[in-house]
Amino acid sequence: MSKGLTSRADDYSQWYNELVTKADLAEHSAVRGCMVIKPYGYSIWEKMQAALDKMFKDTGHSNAYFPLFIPKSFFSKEASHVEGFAKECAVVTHYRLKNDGNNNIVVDEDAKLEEELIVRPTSETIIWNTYRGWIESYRDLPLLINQWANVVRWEMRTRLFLRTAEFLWQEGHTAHATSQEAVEEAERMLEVYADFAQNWMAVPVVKGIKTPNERFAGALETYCIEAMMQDGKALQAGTSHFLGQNFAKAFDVKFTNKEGKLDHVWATSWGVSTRLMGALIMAHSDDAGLVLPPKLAPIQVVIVPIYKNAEEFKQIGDIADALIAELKAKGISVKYDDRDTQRPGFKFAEYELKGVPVRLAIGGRDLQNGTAEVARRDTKEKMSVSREGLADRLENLLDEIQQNIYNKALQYRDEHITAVDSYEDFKRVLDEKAGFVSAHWDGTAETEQRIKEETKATIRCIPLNNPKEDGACIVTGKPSAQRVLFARAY
RNA sequence: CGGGGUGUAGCGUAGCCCGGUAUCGCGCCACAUUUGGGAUGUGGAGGUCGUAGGUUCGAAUCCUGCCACCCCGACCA
Repeated sequence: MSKGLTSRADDYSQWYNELVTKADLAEHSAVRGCMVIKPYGYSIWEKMQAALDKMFKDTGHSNAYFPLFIPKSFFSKEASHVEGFAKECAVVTHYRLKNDGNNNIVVDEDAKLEEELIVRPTSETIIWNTYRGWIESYRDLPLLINQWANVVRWEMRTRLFLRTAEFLWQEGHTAHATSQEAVEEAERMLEVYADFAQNWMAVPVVKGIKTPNERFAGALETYCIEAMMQDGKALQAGTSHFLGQNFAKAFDVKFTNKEGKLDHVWATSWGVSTRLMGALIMAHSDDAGLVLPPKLAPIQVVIVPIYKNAEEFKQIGDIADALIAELKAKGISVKYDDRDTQRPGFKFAEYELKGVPVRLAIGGRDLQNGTAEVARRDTKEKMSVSREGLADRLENLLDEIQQNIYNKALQYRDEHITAVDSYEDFKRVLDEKAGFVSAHWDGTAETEQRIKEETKATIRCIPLNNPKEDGACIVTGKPSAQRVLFARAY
């Protein structure tokens, strides 16, 4: 491990790249645009999965698994859907390789697939094609399914976690008897995502709906949660879609309602991906490394012994063992780093880089005084604490850290929502301050497009429960009934 | 996919213009001394110079293709 990290102020994007690799979260693979998620990074993802999965189950959903491959013909059944994804699909055309005689392995042209297969960029089509066979009556509804899977979107420009050609995610796909029920489902899952972001990731989010321009390909309404990173750029952290009857019609999924009439079902889909890892990293971390919220930290407490001889080492080990037992009983994950190959200072730096929320150092002085040194990652504060009741204090401290990093992120976010009333101010705020810019917009795609081309800012969302306020569009001066949130985004 | 840049030991690099088998730092291994914020000394190991061709007596160096990464655009979660 090399010393130091590029500072956020010097080069934010280099800071991010170095942090991801140096903290052992992920690295580039031999395959273009695809990353290897390393054990430490994956264990954070697993904690996210576990929390989300429980939330999905608690809201009545079940997991299932659908194929990686989608027949090309399925894909073209929903017009706007295919248009949205066509440009980034990986396609399987053959099913066999052969030796060309010169010891080169080549594609066997005789093994051409009759129908080409698309590697799923999302699974609506294969799932709705399947649902046709599962749904006959209103009694089969609602159908509430989630799948954890990998998907492929052939991106030209990739960044670890934020945008990779292959990524991991979950996609929920539900079917309902009425439009209203489907809308409620989409809104419910948006709440689940917001709850997860705020209470687990400690990342405050704005809940909103997307403009037609930014909507998911094939959706009637796209709900989203938008987070803000420390460089003032927005990051879409999760989406939930009301799909209307588009996919039901495309795949002919009908049910008999209570009145005995045949109708197409109403659909939703919703997803979050390993992109959340990027959000987590960029929302809290500092120039010394990762800062992880305790609820998602693979290691919540690390204990570093400081000793001068075998006798001290033994005594510290005994204290650590007792403490570990107490902490584990409270469900706190703890690691005792008794490596003799690294000095304490090195370990301190290493665990800071990896974002371990609480570090405990126990040395000779602590043996004398019955204390331990507690250092918290979020504020870098160190304090000498009596070992009496230490486990309880650490339990509280973890909660406090979780709350503190949320508050910090919330404060930053709130300080970076700026209301402007002229296009001039709009551009100035984007360039000088960044963050969300709250402004009036005439509601047209043309104006939205023009702003995007001229400033690189997009409408992140129209916040839910947005206060109505009469005003004039900052570009065209046309009347507007509410402000919307703009930002440059990841 | 367009423009620009980079690729030399695990990591960061010098050498490339002007061709002669590779420099330095960190890390790694061994031993010793160390241990309350990234230890020190001594000794040692580690290289198809991204990759495939070409030019040449000889290529890290010159030429061509390909691959990957970084930055900027278009696209996107």
